[in-house]
Amino acid sequence: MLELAVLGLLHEAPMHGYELRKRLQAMLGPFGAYSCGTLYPTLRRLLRNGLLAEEPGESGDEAGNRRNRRVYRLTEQGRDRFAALVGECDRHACDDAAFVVRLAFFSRTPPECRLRVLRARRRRVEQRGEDLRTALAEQRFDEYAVALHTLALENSEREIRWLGELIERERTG
Amino acid sequence: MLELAVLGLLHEAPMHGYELRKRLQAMLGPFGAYSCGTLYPTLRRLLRNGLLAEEPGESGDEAGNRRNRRVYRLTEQGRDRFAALVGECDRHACDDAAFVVRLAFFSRTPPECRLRVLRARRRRVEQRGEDLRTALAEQRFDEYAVALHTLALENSEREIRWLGELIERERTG
DNA sequence: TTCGTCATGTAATGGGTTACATGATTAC
DNA sequence: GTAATCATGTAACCCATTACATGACGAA
Repeated sequence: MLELAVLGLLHEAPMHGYELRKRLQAMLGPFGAYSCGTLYPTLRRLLRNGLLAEEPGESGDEAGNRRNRRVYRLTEQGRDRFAALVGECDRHACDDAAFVVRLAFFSRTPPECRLRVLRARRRRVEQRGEDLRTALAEQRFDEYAVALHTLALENSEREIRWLGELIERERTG
Repeated sequence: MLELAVLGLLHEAPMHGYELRKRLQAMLGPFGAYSCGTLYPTLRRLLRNGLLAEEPGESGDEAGNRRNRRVYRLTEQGRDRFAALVGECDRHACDDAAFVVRLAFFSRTPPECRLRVLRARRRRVEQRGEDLRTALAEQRFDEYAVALHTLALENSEREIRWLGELIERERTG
């Protein structure tokens, strides 16, 4: 999750950790609100694994920028990894949070990939909707459980329509 | 989360782990789908801490029930703990998953507690809605990010109305 | 000079997962 | 007898959090 988001953001331009954190939060709202204790170790790990590289500049006394920052950029390997991650369609990749992050970087995703991801998500939400419907029909819930399931079912149906529009827009260009 | 759900289910009747797991899944859908590796150690922990007790029966050769099950029941301490947990209103208690579980056990929650929880959740969702609105207004998002934020905003507004109805129903009885 | 925010990091902990192992019971 | 499901558990790991520590820099 965080890995995908970091690679996605660095796809545009090199950045340091703190800025990544703010951009993430602005871009993904609560889905992208990672704490320092998560972000920084992740960056070091990606660096170790060769997906990121550290920009050398910054410590020189060039125009005002000699803060003690570490500026990271994406390597070729990192670019490949991003391409692989963003196109995944397995169960995990269709979770709420994971799907949101994928969608946020859709403009850097090849079109056929986008369609696959959208359709996989739709199947997932449809399944959830069916489960909710049968639960409502079979179980004898109290009023609160009924209210809960009803809201969730409406949300599912709304998202399915929303996905349908996105898919249609993809297909017509 | 799981702790609350377990205490809530055992509030009704003693049960063994496997049954708890199925009931959880039926009751809470994906929110209650805990794996064995989570559930069983949690039960042992609650037992150690005195919130649960093991029913002695079951190993005797009474009417067909001599499986190697461990049947748990709620102790007084466990009852108190459940009452404390279910009424919590802090940040965590208003998370999607946590709120769903609380609501699922609302029939075992005192009325004034229910109102507090519902209102806290509404404040939380309202805040989220505002954040989404300002993000949509300020940021220059690509079409996918706009679609994402729009759906999330509509969901927030729907849930706020839904919460309003529940709150009204509570107040009028 | 002090305060806020920028900036990076560590340590302990939490709360869950997967994969695996084991064995009893039921249904065919 | 064999397969499915019931039933419990362990070990290793993952991804995140909180709380804390440190220090540079800019503005009041």
